[in-house]
Amino acid sequence: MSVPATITTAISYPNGRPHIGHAYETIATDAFARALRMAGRDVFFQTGTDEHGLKMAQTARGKDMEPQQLADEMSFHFKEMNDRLNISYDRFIRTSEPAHHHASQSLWQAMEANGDLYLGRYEGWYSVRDEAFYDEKELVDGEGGAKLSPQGTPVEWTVEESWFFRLSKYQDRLLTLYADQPDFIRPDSRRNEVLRFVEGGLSDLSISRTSFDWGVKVPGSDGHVMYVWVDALTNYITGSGYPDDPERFSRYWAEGGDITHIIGKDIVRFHAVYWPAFLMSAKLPLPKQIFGHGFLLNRGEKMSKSLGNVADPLELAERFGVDQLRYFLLAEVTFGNDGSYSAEAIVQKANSDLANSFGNLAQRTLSFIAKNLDGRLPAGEAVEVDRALLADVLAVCGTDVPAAFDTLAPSAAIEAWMRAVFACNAYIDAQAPWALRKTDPERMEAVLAALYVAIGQLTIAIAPVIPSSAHALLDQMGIPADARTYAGLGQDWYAALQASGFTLSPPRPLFPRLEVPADEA
RNA sequence: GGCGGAGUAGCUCAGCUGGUUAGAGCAGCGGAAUCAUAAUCCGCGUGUCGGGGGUUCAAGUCCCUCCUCCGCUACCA
Repeated sequence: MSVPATITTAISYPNGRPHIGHAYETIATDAFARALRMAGRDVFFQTGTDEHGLKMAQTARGKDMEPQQLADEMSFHFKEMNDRLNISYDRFIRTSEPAHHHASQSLWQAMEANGDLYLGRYEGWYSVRDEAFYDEKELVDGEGGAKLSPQGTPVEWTVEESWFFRLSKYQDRLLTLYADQPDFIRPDSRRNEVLRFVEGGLSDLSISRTSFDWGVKVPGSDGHVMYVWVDALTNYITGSGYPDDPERFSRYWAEGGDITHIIGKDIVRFHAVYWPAFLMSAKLPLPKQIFGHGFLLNRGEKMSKSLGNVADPLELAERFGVDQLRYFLLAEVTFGNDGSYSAEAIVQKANSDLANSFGNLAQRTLSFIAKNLDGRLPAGEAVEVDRALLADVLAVCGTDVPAAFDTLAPSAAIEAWMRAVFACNAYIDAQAPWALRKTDPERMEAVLAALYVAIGQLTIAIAPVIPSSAHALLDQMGIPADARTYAGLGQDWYAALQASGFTLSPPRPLFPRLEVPADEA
């Protein structure tokens, strides 16, 4: 009875190596996917690379390579990053895959069958860098009388025969969609922008190119390849089984299904306007939600190659730890807003939350049990304060945290979680089992037992954020796999574990205290 | 230019449809404790809630205006 859920990142354009922004989106989506699985959902989580288009072809030519060769090489870096960051994707899709070409062509033909495609002519000033046409009026003068796009990139006069998609026809249906499904676009600020854009009227969209051939061939129209966005957006349904696996497709891309696209705020329009219009045209189900997250800033500055402040996610993971990096990004940045990172901020957050508050709570409790009970799980009747603590922790871990993940608010999930961690530290200090050891060993055991349960629940609850550390601790604590869900964490796994005669071995600190690198202090 | 968002403690931010002495985390200061990764716990904030004006018995919370920052969009032909 597990309800399917499909969640995706945008596919990355691999004409350069992955940077921290790619890692951020993937990490966030991974946490959501893991939380969904822990809620008992049948999850399909897809990420991948978007490999077609003129920019890839040109980059390849500049390196004296075939586009496919460049795509193979660069895509590998993205996949490697995901693996290194412990991303639990079910499918890493590449748009150069034959299956994807086939899906894109099927979608094309479905739109064509609906009468939404027509052959026209596109001419104008084209910027390769922006992959966009501009009006004469929009151009600015560069040095030496050169024409430049409003973004300052070079443009050249281009005339192309082009296929067009009747986007204009879908204005009303899109507006109806946004009205009927207020959460279709989140956060609200992005929704408003899209609303205004669509209300302002839609022009038909040029969706094929003849100036290069690195792309998906337009069926029955020699010389045309699809506009990269048609092909790129299609990746979502390719992975869900379109068009040749109807059984799979009806599971992961069903009408009214739970389909979420996590994307950057810069590509909201493609996802919230073009994509649903394509799907409507092809008479296919629509996603449930498009979430446009913010950008990461380096110490408040926009990252750019020219500034040389583009962070390599693997280097950060290497220096601070994968889970520390994941935790920082999800805790510190309100999902949907821009966020800032720096070495000091990562170190400070990881130390105060993970090492000092949570890691130390586990360490002080478990090592106390290992030392004073020889690792035997404590027994003892819970009294009022113990029950109060456990009720508190359970409410946070079993209800608040999953609810926050459900609304794609990881920082809120972590905030709630930290409150429960604080409550446990306050509890252990107030109960002082180290004092009870001499005066009331029975009471001491009851306190330790409550803490053991609480720590187990806390660890399960935070697992989507810091999967590797969490599972290592759960293994250490002997907590069985079936307890590691949002429903299971509240079950009485403790009694069974105790009855099994499980013995706790002396623990080692989970999160080392990090130092601020001298060169960045 | 239009539309929208933001400007709250040193830092990062909560504050829903206006209502008791404006909150949290981090940092800082003081104390306690010593089981633990010198980690933890307790206590401590006279903040012009961007400036000004207004509505109201009452405004961070509504209205007007100005300043600053950001996003989307348009145009200057």
